[in-house]
Amino acid sequence: MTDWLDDEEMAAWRGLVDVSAAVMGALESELVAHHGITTGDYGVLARLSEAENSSMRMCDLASALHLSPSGLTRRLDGLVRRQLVSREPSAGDRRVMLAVLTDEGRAFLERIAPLHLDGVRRHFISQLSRTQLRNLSSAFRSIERGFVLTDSDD
Amino acid sequence: MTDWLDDEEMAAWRGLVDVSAAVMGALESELVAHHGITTGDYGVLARLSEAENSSMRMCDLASALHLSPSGLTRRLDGLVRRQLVSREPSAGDRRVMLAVLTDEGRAFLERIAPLHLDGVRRHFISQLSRTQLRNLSSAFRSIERGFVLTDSDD
DNA sequence: GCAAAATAGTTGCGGTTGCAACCTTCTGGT
DNA sequence: ACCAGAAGGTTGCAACCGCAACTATTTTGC
Repeated sequence: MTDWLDDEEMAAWRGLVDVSAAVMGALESELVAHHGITTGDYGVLARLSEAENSSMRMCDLASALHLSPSGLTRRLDGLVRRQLVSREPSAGDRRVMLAVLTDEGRAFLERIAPLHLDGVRRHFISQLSRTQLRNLSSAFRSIERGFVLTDSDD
Repeated sequence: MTDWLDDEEMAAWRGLVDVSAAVMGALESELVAHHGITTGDYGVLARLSEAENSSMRMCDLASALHLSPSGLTRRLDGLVRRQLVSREPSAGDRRVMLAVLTDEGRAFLERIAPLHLDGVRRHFISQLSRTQLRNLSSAFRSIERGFVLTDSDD
């Protein structure tokens, strides 16, 4: 029978939960207060800006953002209404809809990205030494590796 | 002018976002599928079980769970309806409402805790060496320290 | 070739969350 | 003692999210 987590295990687990909530919450507040955009919307713009032709298929974008298909559809509705993103049918596959970053969207992103990056540095990166940063990445990679090998769980 | 994150910084940042989403999502799915309870409800029961007299003030519980006051009120409504938790006025301060774990609540928690702990081990802890676990805790502590020192941001 | 299954996306619906407004109770300054 | 302000909790409201159901297109099996 599985027993309780020991102190080190508990500290790491609670740390993950608390730190991710605190950092993401702080970034959300700052982004909303200063530029009236949520981190969810920011994430869409940022991902599209990194993609080939500033466009991605809806399903790929959804999984990159940890969002359900319906969630992304509604989120994109808002961004399209604000003319930051446009929808375009794909040439090769008529099922797919491409989300495309508009010129206004790119301009907007480039205007607000510095604030967001500053927040990531201030709340997260600048609190860590280079060694800690590398250790953190290594630990995260180990965990992600565990997921791709055992994604047939229920 | 703040410029982009370098590769190591980006890996650590994306790692935090992706790992916390993946681990918490997996635990949520397993808990709902096997026992019909969300991680939010589980968190309430777990926190109460660790507290003095199995009870906590609403506001303390809310901040421990990263939840707004109204969010906790509604969440508690469901748990009270299922008789896993009860509300009791505090003796000393008549503004305060205490959330108290009932006997049924404790029994239920003790029945489902092994599954949840197993999930935490399987998806998170067992993927890491003891050294990685300690490094992770140390990094998280550094980040939390940065928050308590600068919580007067906007 | 064509029917069955898989894939992409949208919509209806219910549940969850946070913010603002509100009421009650406590605390502190005078 | 009293009044202003802070603190604890709940409710109305709107936004968000995921699941299930549905349509449309593509791929697969025979």
